Amino acid sequence: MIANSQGMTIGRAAETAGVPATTLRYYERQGLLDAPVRTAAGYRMYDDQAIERLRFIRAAQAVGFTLDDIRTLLQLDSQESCGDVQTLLERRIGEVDRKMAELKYVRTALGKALKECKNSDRDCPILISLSARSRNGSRLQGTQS
Amino acid sequence: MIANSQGMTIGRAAETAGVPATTLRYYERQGLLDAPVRTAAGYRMYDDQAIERLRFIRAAQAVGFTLDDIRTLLQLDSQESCGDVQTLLERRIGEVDRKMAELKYVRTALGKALKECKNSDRDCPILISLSARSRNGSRLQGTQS
DNA sequence: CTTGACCTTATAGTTAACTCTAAGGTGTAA
DNA sequence: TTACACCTTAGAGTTAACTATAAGGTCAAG
Repeated sequence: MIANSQGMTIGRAAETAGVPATTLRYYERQGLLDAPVRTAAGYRMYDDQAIERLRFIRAAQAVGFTLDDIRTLLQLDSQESCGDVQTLLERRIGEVDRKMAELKYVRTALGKALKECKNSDRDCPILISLSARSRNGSRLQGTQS
Repeated sequence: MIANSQGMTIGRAAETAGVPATTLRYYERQGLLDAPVRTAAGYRMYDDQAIERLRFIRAAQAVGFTLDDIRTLLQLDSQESCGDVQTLLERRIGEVDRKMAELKYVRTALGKALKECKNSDRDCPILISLSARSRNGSRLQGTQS
């Protein structure tokens, strides 16, 4: 083992978080991860805090935030006044809630399709419920990024 | 008005769904929207069904599905056996549920940050809750496309 | 019968987020 | 001490999803 008190190497960290090591370097260049401490040989050493941040980044990204959005979120780091931070947080939470609603719409559409699929003896009626038939009772809200 | 019994022109359709008209043409080229009927002059005419499908696409996209994923979803259109369709649907629903969990994680992190922000008289403690402190109770799974 | 806001095509350019390549240093096990 | 799997950098290349450009046709209003 190279070091242990310091944390883990980029490879271990990457494996732990489920992303390629190259992506960690990329995130560092992009200002999403702090530059970690280095061993004498110049190896990056990551601690649990960094892993946690990485997971936050991936979770936020998985639900549609851009790295730019996420950078903003992470940079709330007390460099602005608390009032500004609150405003920003509230805007982001609004976005998250909107995404949640959209996710529910998609989930409902898929669940409905699956149920119909299971109930039908033949003649799989799937797309019908996704796009064709839908003029009856499927309200949904408009979307824009 | 150019036509009315047939539906609406690309501009109106785009406005209705809240996307640029160019994007509708792009989706058509990519096989996400069926080629619509044309007027004698060659204008595309969209009906409500097309708008509905467009909204499904945008909603699915907003929650992190790629156009490729969505094409697959939409092409379930009874060209495969019902069993295959069910398998595919179940996989997709699993994905949606995973995304939902990640969304909740992000939502919780932001909500917690906001609450702390509101409770603090000074010294905005935001990033701490987003990445530093977080070693207590926030499980979430790793993500990869 | 022209103006101007629409529509058409084909094709090139852009942006985000990686992902790879080349050229080399490090650490440990046999 | 030599393999071999790891790590380093700088910079080029890729992919998805648009987005813009050029060059032109259409339609209702004035």
